[in-house]
Amino acid sequence: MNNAGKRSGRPRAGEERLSREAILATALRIVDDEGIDALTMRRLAATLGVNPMSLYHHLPNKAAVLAGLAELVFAGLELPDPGDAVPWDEQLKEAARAYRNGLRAHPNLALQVLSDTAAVSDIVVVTMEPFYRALDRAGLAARQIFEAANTLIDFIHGFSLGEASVRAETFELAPDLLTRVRALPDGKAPTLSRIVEELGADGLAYDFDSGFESGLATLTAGFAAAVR
Amino acid sequence: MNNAGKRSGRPRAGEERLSREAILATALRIVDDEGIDALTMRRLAATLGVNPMSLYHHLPNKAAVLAGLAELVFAGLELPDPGDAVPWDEQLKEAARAYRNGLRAHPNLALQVLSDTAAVSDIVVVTMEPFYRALDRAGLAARQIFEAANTLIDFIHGFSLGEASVRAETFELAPDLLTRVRALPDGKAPTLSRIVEELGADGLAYDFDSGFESGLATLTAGFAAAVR
DNA sequence: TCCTAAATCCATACACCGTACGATTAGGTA
DNA sequence: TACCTAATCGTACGGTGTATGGATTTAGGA
Repeated sequence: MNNAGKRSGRPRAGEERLSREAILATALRIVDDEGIDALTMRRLAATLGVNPMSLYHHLPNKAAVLAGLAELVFAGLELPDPGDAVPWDEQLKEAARAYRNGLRAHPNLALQVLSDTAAVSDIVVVTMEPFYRALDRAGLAARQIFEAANTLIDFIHGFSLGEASVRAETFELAPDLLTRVRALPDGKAPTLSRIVEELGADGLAYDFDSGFESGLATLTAGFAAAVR
Repeated sequence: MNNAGKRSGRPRAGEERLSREAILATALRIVDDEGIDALTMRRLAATLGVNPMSLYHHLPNKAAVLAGLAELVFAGLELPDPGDAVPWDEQLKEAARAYRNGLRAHPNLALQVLSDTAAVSDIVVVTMEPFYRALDRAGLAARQIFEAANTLIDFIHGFSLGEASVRAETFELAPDLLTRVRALPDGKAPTLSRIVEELGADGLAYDFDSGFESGLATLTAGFAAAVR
């Protein structure tokens, strides 16, 4: 039973081949490279050069692997805080951009991450401080800060979900939208029709970056209005 | 081979047991009752009293079943349009509430629905007219209407995702948040700590309805600010 | 030094999954 | 009648997550 190189039994101290961290790191690579469906326990074990069942010594089941990945994504997320050097709304936007970018770093995990309640509420506690700081500087009351931060987070989540879903399928919005709106029965959507015709294919070209900025501008304006 | 009752081969006229619609309706019931994981082709077939392979005559594969469900959820969605009888912002809010409610009707499908690009862009074209109408009345330019509607949709999506995820796990935010924030090392999140202490457990009690309204208020205020 | 307990990994096996392939039966049309 | 097509079913294959239990090796105390 001399499986060349393979060793069985308890490893020497500090020589474990497997660890929760190593497993999760490899899982993250697989998901990033080949998508969430490519992540199976067998595949994961094979990539680590190990028997599938060995994984279960470090993680109770596959759900734990996925939860660990969500945790990992959030852990690699640090919101910058330019602090009082810039206006509060710029401070808020800067933190929001960083949050979006953190989610974008692993698009194949977006769905998993955003629907992982534990991970999300973790980040609310641990990482969102710059949000609260900025909203505090804006002059909002405690309750308002809390609600404003939630609103901002929900926007970023919704935006990121759309961004991740689309990236996974590479579609073209503009031309599609134009032809589809034109195909609608007359009077079905008059305002949309007018807008679409007014903008034309060029004007409709959607850009995620400017869409995100537009959302941030709306939200900060809305927060500012709540101060008065 | 006399499987009592079961018959093979083409059914007699008017005796078809299956149709795309019947399959999807049953699938929706399973998902609503027992969650998305309970939906398997075998389970679906069994519930319909049919051989698993029969499903494939009406739908090409399981992905098509899921896409069909997303489609179905959106199909049962009609945004009300109170029209010029109310201020534009109330018109917008009313449509947004209806959209949220439509998504809430099938929480176990939220993730599937929100990440189905085709279904989402369908609804943008077909059902969002009240959004565009209201934003038009507010006095926004074509491009602004387009962007504002997207921002609003992203917010609703993010909010609904959170709402659906939480409902699936029934958690308690408030007490948890209080103890967790207190457990943080000193100075780690000063603003959050201050807010949490100021609000107390009662003040922190989170209510989805008022959270949603708060978001709507912020967004409409933000849109209004863009007019000037 | 010896012995026991714990740690780590592995082999086997099971139930379930989606679905490819082909057979079976009835309707519709020529 | 003969044929084609629609709808359903039976069987089977490769893949999945993971329960169980055993093999091997080290750590640590007596």
